[in-house]
Amino acid sequence: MFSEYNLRFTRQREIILEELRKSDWHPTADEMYRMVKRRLPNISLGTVYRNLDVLSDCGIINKLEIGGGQKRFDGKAEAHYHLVCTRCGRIEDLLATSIPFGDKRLDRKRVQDFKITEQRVELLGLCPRCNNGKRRAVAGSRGRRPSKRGGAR
Amino acid sequence: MFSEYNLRFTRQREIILEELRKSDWHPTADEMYRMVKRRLPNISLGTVYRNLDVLSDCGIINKLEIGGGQKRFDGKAEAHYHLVCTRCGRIEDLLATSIPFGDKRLDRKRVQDFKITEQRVELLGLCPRCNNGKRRAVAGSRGRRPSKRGGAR
DNA sequence: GTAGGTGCAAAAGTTTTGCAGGCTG
DNA sequence: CAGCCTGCAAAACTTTTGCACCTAC
Repeated sequence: MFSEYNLRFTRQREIILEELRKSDWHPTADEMYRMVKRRLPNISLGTVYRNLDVLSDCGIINKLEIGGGQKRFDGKAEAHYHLVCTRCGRIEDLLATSIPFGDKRLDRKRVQDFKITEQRVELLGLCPRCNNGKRRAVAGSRGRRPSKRGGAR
Repeated sequence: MFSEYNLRFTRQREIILEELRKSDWHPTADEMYRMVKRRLPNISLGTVYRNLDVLSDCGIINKLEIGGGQKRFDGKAEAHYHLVCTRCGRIEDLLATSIPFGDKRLDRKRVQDFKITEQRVELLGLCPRCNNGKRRAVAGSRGRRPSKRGGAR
């Protein structure tokens, strides 16, 4: 499971992934820490951060950067469609196959229960400059973010 | 201009908005600070943060929460469609009217120059629970984020 | 004149990291 | 048994805030 990504199997890593997948919402790193701590009382917050990072770098989980100061995590790597409540912060998944635009193929029930005021669409990939460069995407992991902090100028 | 939102006109606010609109990319708060400081050497970082917050709360500008530890700001409030380079962090606007899916009405030139590896769609609004509550969206400002930090449980 | 805005500095909150020791493959 | 991983704690960063003073309306 982990080995195909050159990750070692550790109890911490296993349980972090398990708890994330078990949860029915999109926890922050710190919520994950509290969840996992119930089963592994000695785990450290740093380990949780490191694992969530590694797992999302490998595409096993997904890191959400929506609303609020903290990032949230999604155990399902494929679902990149979300309903976000701007009042309570709740984030619901939409089926990845449904395109929530254009009135057709809507996941109507879910979407219509929400009162939607804003849409955001981000297409991520490589810009022409980066794509033409000699460097290629690192094998075995999806494109990484720029430098850990800061990002582009 | 500002008065319709019950905001006072100050030189700081004016110049922050001016510099943001003048810029051809999506600066972080700290980049804004450096840009504005060239014209108002005494301005403080806190003022920049406060104004970017107020302006985006009013919907005059747009706060982007994409890739990286820092939020970025967009002088055009309407454009919620972006091309994001995962390598260099560059963020380009897409025309708000173009729907970058389904092969039609694409902003083809722009989109095809990018090598897109991932799509993110977020629909923001009020979930059923929040929408049914007695409280309504605050008049004169678009829905606010939950509490400043933390967000939902 | 007053409420809102500003500058400064400290505080708060989140995420990363150095290090010494432990465990997986 | 080498190298990855962990726990701990400190550091690094980003964003918010209290306070005293200032200024737009």
